[in-house]
Amino acid sequence: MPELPEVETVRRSLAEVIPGQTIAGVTQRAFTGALDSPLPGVEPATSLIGAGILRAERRGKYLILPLSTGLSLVVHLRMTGRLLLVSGESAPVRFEHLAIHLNSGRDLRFADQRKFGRVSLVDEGYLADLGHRLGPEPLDARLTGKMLHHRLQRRPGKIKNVLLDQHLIAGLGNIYVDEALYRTRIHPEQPALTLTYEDAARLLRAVRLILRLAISRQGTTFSSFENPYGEAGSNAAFLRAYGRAKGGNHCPRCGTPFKRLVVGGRGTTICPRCQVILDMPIPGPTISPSPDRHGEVVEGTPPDSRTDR
DNA sequence: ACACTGCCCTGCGAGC
DNA sequence: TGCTCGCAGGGCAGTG
Repeated sequence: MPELPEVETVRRSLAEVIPGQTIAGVTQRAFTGALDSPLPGVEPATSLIGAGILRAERRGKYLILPLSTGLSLVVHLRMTGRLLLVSGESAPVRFEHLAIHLNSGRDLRFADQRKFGRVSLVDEGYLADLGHRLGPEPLDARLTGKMLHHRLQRRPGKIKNVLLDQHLIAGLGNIYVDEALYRTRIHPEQPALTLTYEDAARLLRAVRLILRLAISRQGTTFSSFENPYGEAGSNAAFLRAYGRAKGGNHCPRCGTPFKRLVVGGRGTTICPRCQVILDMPIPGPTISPSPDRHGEVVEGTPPDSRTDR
């Protein structure tokens, strides 16, 4: 499932190759809905022809290709979408819906088993609106633990659902949210507004660590993710929690079997011993110590070392 | 403004 | 071997 690290992996590969190239043609296959445009009167397949590709950018899980025409191609891979760079003479890949022929003789192919992904031709206004709707980039240094804490304080919902909300923070999906909550020993159903400043700061540090490592490993290939050259990412072998409830895997910290929950309709993996829902902190100037959840980057710390309330 | 649910979509693995 | 069925989940619309 392409999340921020996977989209960033695709972006980096494309950024090496496609800027400066011109779109010579477009071939749509049976599922023509893969290429669309919200702009009235714009037929994307014909509008693309002759356009130069200026850059390869990313915002959250969206890949953005600004064009010389002033419009931009916005790609969302959703669950199973893939963008591939192949020779223009290659046969269609499996589940291919769209081929963008470049003047170099290469093709940018869009394939998607589940037809969830989209390639959209949009204008500046749409792009600005998208940027406005999405929350800050988790790897942007301007986002601080204090800001995240402030945002969480207005959210009574479960922390996992809130982290998946792209308006709060952009780019996180099911895999990396489970990993970050496991690392910080925060239960996915903990109400977001009960997290302390320390919790929020630790969570942000864990998210950044996990995302950076995943990017360095070219993303997580759990089922179908591939970079534009058809190569799998290597991060799946390093996941500690996500998907490990199956097969009787145990928490590497405390040896407790992982447990599968459904939170917000998403399959969720937790260690039922390390990740426990804590009571609401007592509001006001009471000098009760906030629960110390430990975790974070420290490995091998038994949960018994937690400071009980 | 926010939470929650259902929808889209189809290959795959489990179970019989 | 071959069938059925449920699972995977990001974003969005609709509802409360």
